[in-house]
Amino acid sequence: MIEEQKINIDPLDAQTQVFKILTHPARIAILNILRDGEHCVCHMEAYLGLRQSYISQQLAVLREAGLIQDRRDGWNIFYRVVNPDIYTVLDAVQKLTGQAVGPSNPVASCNCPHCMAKQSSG
Amino acid sequence: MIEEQKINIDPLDAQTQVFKILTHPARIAILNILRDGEHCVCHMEAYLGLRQSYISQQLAVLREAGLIQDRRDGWNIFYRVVNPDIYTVLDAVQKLTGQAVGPSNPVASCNCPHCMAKQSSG
DNA sequence: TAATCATATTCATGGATTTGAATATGATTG
DNA sequence: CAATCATATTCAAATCCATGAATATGATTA
Repeated sequence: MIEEQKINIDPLDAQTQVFKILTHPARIAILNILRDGEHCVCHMEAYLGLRQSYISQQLAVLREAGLIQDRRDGWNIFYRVVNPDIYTVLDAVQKLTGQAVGPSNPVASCNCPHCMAKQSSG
Repeated sequence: MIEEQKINIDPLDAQTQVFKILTHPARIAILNILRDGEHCVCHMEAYLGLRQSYISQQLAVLREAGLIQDRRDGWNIFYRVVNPDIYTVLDAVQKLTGQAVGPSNPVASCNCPHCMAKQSSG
């Protein structure tokens, strides 16, 4: 009776995989940063106030899970979300918990082309 | 620069808490069983083919997280989902992964009043 | 090709999670 | 109150995960 597994739990693994990725404040914070398009690693560093290597670790997790993609532009590497459906998940949990997380440090910027452009024009 | 934590990661904890609960095939399977209303533990046992004490362990996790509630009716204890918003989260991930999980063993039944009623009437 | 820049990887350790096995609880019936 | 039923809890071992520290990579510039 115990050996006879009635339900095939395996199809759920793809789902638990995603949840596992999201079980991490820094990774959720990174995804939230990427809501408005691609950003470089140094930007996240300035924004989150976390060590570079630590952010890279979390980016690697997100990347290997297929949730984000990177693109090199000169010195910087820009990350973007692959499938915006991930935000449906995040939004659903925000609604469930009533814990919306606004932009934490909108003025933070780095020396990447994106931020430099914003600084000179704004 | 490293000591100065720019973002307050704490608000994200409520969200990661929920994700942590969902990082578990059996717990997701249980929640899916409860989609159509309350069910007793023996029903889940028959449905999932997992040991009773194991299911109780997972029910305890879900219960302590405030996601489900129990109600005793005679010998049986019936569980139900507290806030159906949890299914918005599950549905979002199902869409993201393309992994829909249908009813695995719809004929499974136990001796609880609910299942007995279905058997005699159907 | 050496220096520099942004970013990535590796590794070790402490801490958390999973899960099987055994046992406990508490309502119900006789 | 003893037996029985459905369900819950405890505990320990194995495994998994988070994170700091150190170091590596690989494009770019001089």
